[in-house]
Amino acid sequence: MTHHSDQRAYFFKIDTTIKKIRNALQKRLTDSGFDLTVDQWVLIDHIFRQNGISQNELAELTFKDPPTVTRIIDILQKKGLVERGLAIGDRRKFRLTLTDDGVAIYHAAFPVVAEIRRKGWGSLSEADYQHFVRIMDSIYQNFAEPTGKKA
Amino acid sequence: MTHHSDQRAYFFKIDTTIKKIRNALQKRLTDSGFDLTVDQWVLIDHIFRQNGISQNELAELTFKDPPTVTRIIDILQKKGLVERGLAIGDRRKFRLTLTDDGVAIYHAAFPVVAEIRRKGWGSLSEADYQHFVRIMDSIYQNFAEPTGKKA
DNA sequence: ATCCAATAAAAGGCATGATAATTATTGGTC
DNA sequence: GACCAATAATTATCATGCCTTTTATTGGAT
Repeated sequence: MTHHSDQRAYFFKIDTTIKKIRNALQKRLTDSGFDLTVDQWVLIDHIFRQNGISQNELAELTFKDPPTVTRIIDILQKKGLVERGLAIGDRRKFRLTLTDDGVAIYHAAFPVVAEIRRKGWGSLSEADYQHFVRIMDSIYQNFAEPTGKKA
Repeated sequence: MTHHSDQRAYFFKIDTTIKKIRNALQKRLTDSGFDLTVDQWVLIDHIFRQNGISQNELAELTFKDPPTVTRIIDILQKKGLVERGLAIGDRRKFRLTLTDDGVAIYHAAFPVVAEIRRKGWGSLSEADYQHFVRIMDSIYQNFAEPTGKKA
């Protein structure tokens, strides 16, 4: 039972780090004149890359809850950046697409987001990235339910 | 300009991992019969270890905002787990202490929290922990404001 | 003693995360 | 073709994160 130099702290460290990243990105977006939250950006980014996606699919991809997606889409729709089109063949679903304004915002905000991403990663190496992914995935998997039933 | 195998994903990965940890811990607390959220636990833990701490000090230590601490303390006070005592020499401050019930809850919940922590870290090594800390701290520091003025 | 900037906490507003309950629709089954 | 479990989305509720404004108090300057 090696007691990992205060291994207790990993939750806290991840929590403070993600807050820092969020705050930095939010500040950068706001300072650049974008009326967007980080999560609103995340949805715009996904809709751009998967035009016509439904809300539940979007929820699954972004690891958000359906109610959260509903609310954020409401806001984005009010801002005129996203449209809820009817899906063909299933009247329960919506086909989410970006409006022209939404596409414009996407292209304008992308470089800003990319810059913050680069700034955060800084001079960390490719090897660091592989460590990072391995450790995060490992923690995630350690909490994953044993999927007894496969399809 | 090595393009780090989709280095873009680190925000997303940290975000999903911390959500997973939070959800696992919350579920474990609830299933064990504790009427506590993760953040309420975090404050109880800190008050236990720093008896008499003030709300702002608590906010700083936990990286939460003062308004957030006010609200969580309100809840913990209503639950009878925390008391707001008057600080000596400064009537603006409160001296936060756990009630007897609060102390009992602390001792009862601690092993549960520790178990989840161990489960999450799993078989990751001490070397992994050092990589983890180095990478997280590095990202954090990359966003830290250059503190031009040192006291 | 008086005024004033700074501090501790609270209050109000908006956005998100999570859960539970509800509505509309779908696809099967009998 | 009526019944019913499953699905997509919404609504409601509570807790948290962050920001701004306000109140009470403090300590120092004049």
